Amino acid sequence: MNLMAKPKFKRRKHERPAEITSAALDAFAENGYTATKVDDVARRAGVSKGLLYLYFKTKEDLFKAVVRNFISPRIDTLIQSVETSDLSAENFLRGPFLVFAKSVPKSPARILLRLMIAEGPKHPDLVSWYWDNVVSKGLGALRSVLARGVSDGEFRQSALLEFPQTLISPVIVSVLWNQLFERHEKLDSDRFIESFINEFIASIKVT
Amino acid sequence: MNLMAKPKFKRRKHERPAEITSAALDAFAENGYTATKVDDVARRAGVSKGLLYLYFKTKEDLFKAVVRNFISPRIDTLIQSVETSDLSAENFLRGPFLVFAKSVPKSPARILLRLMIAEGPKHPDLVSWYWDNVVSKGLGALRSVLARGVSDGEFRQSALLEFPQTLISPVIVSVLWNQLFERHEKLDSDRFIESFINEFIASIKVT
DNA sequence: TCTGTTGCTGACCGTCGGGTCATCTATTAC
DNA sequence: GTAATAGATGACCCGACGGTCAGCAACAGA
Repeated sequence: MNLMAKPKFKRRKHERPAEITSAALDAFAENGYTATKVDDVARRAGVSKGLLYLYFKTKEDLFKAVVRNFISPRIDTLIQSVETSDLSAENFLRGPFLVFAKSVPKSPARILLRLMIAEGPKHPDLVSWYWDNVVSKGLGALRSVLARGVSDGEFRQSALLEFPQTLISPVIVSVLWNQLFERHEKLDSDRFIESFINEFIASIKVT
Repeated sequence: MNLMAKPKFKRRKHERPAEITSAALDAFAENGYTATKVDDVARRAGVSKGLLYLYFKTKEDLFKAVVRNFISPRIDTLIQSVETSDLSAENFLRGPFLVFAKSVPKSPARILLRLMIAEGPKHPDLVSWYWDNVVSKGLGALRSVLARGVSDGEFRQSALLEFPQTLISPVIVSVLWNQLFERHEKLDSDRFIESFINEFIASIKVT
């Protein structure tokens, strides 16, 4: 018997979920949802498959936890900055919003964006959650910023104002483009997003 | 013996591939790639699984055939219209390009767009084919239209001209948005795309 | 040091679905 | 009419993977 024998495992009830979730994010990023084996996630987290099933009832459950974990914090930050900032609409878009927009393509959210598109239709309840907690909130925030711009006389009326989706288009396109075509022709997402938002503001601004 | 007995099957070597591909498109649209069973595709095509494997070596092979079949014709039409039309850059964007852009969200291409995003990373050779035959051609066409606009004095220099992706952003966003969130908040893709392109032109146009 | 608790393990099970192939039958050639 | 060809069938095979569970080992309390 080796006196220095290491224990086979530590009991770490508390940190397991986070470790597993983050291992899962890596695995999903590499292989997508279906092709990812639960066993592989467990190994990445340095844990047995059985333990994983102690914290997450099913693979789908794990997937949902991953999405919730890595998206919520980001969007909440943005929402809060809309509510608390006293910047003009234009300065809000050029400041906090632009920072947010540029950060997405570099964050884990970029992976989840693709996963949502890929897996969404098979997980309607996840889409609903995503809608309620992320998209409708974000859209609402943008709408209120744009509306304030109009009522303050900064922005003119424009059909585009009905479509706040416009503002996040370059983010979505950058993220997807680079995940698919980076090897063929990389898209400089910072510059793309910045030019796009500049032009957007220019085109709705009262001169 | 019934004299009117129908034969159990007809031999229809030539039409089988197309029938199978189109059944596969339907199936993929409903369930995505992985969740679609080859057996189900075969049944939809009114054919046995064995026969399907006579025309397509593997499921992946079938998937590739579907993508090739339904995307190529659309993009080729667009490319050709760039080459043959003698419209001004602006009128080209407002005419043939707008028609094309609006048609995508209503065509089977909308489904393939999602499938490419979902499955692309697992099928690099398919992405390469898609890049060569669809994206780089389309991008090239847009670049040449925009460049002509500049050299003819219609359009001013603008950072946006470096990113022809801008022009197809609303198409991509519409398509994905409605596939995910139609039940929550439908996006009117015709109006979105049209407003977007209007503003785009306005913002780069020499006045 | 003993004992109870519980976090944790990994061998195991059942099902599902991609892919095969021996066989059949519609069609063609003569 | 008959034989030869090749389109078409569907029962079957088998590896993979989600999910389970009986027991093991770390830790806490006394």
